[in-house]
Amino acid sequence: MSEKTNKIRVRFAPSPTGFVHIGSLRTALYDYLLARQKKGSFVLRIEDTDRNRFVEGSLENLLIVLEKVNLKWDEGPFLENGKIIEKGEFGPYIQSNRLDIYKKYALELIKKEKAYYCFCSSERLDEVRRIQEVNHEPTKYDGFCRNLDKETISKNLEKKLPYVIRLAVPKEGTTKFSDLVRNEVEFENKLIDDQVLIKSDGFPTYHLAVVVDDHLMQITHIIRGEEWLSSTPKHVILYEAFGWDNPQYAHLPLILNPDKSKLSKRQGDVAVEDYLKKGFLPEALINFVALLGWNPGTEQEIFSLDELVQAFDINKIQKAGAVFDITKLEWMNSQYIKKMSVANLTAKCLPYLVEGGLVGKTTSKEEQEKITKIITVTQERLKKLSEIVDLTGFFFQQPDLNPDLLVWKKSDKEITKIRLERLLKFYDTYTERWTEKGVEENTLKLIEEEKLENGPTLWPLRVALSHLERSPGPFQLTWVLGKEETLQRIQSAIKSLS
RNA sequence: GGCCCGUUCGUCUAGUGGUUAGGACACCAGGUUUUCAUCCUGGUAACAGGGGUUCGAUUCCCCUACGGGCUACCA
Repeated sequence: MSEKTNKIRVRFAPSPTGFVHIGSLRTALYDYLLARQKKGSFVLRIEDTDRNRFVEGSLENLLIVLEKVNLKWDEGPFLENGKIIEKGEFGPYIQSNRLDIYKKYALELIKKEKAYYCFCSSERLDEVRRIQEVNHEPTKYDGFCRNLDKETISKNLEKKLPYVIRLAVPKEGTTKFSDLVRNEVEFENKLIDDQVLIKSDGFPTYHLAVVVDDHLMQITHIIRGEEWLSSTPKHVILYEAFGWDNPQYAHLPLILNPDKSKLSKRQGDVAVEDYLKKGFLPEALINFVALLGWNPGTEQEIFSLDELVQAFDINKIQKAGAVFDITKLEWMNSQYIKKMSVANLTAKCLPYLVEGGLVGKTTSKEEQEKITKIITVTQERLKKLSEIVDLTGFFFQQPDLNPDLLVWKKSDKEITKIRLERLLKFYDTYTERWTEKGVEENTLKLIEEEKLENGPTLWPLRVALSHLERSPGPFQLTWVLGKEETLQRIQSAIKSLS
């Protein structure tokens, strides 16, 4: 075993059962923040002791997602050239590669009489539970195998009867522990189940594996969801059975659906991948999730990762669950989008435009310029990247025009047509450079001089160029479209009026 | 059912034994504007209820209610 350090060591220990849950993202974030702030280590450990729930490819996916959101870990599995390799002196970091370790420690517990073999069939266990339920008793193992004599045990073992190893929980007294979020928590031992430590397939349960690994890996702080709070006494008992010191616990409040139940699929997306796919920026997602259940006590709401590292305080974690409010996430995401450079935003939007069939995989220089302009005039309207397709489709392909839409609310068809014809002629003979500001100033001057009025002139212009009820302003459109396209679109709008 | 945890605007939250209970999102109104969005200004809106303790409780204690989690050879 490595020498004991005083360094803070935290671990993120997900199960590779599919996607990365939003709640896991926050747990990983808090782990990361604590480790970085205290100059400690952030360990990634994979808890794959349930072979039935393992999903092919989910480990790779997990590593990719963590990388995308920029939470860098110091030890654990890493993806290099498509292959998973482990780094760090406390490995292996994938629990299925540590089976012999758990077995050894389980046997040690048996020797100390802190654990015992159990040969009960699942049928018997079901029956016991059924009776307990009928009698309104707490459902737990009845201790049938707890005092089996040595002879029976070795005979059963020889006969290769299937068995599990159970923790011998003290029958009296209480188990208490201190939690960084919830302070002192206490449980009565007689209500704690004789937890299975080693399953009949030889794999450890979470409870054994987590305790052994956290100890061996010298984890100092366990940050995890509140759903683990009621299993913690079992872990405390295990630490005591081994004669080890407990780490510090911090049980995070749950992230909730709008109806306050534990955040789940069904009521919206829970996978980090899904949010990323929709065009929520990793920085925004991190920022948002950081503030679910924690805040620094100041009025600052926008934080970079580094700022979070500075501001984080594990003692300020909230006790109550937090509803995941997608609307606020969208607002926050839009704040990040507004701060991006156009070049960066364009690069991020391009894949969506390609996927939406608006632009091809390869683009000419002219197309690129046009796309840049489109992004420029759309940036402030964007809440998430995926919206770019709906918001900008008309630049590429005009939807059908409803001629009535061309007419401003306080105008009529006749005037509309005259105004458009005037603009057509004006732009046709326009000789100055075709810039947004220039066209705007000159057009407004024309309107002023000829008393055309803004509403009856500019509304039809904008609709002629966009065919939409809502769109960027007319001079943003003339700028993006360029002179030729502008003339064409005005012309065809005039045609639709006759 | 049992055990555990929780409860400040609709949502995320700040806050204190004496505050006009603060901010943000959302919402509403006004301004800017040709539309929408942005932006600016303003507004509505909360201490779950009941008992204590106290000169005084949103704040401390108890009870109730409500919500949630756990109750597997899943994590």
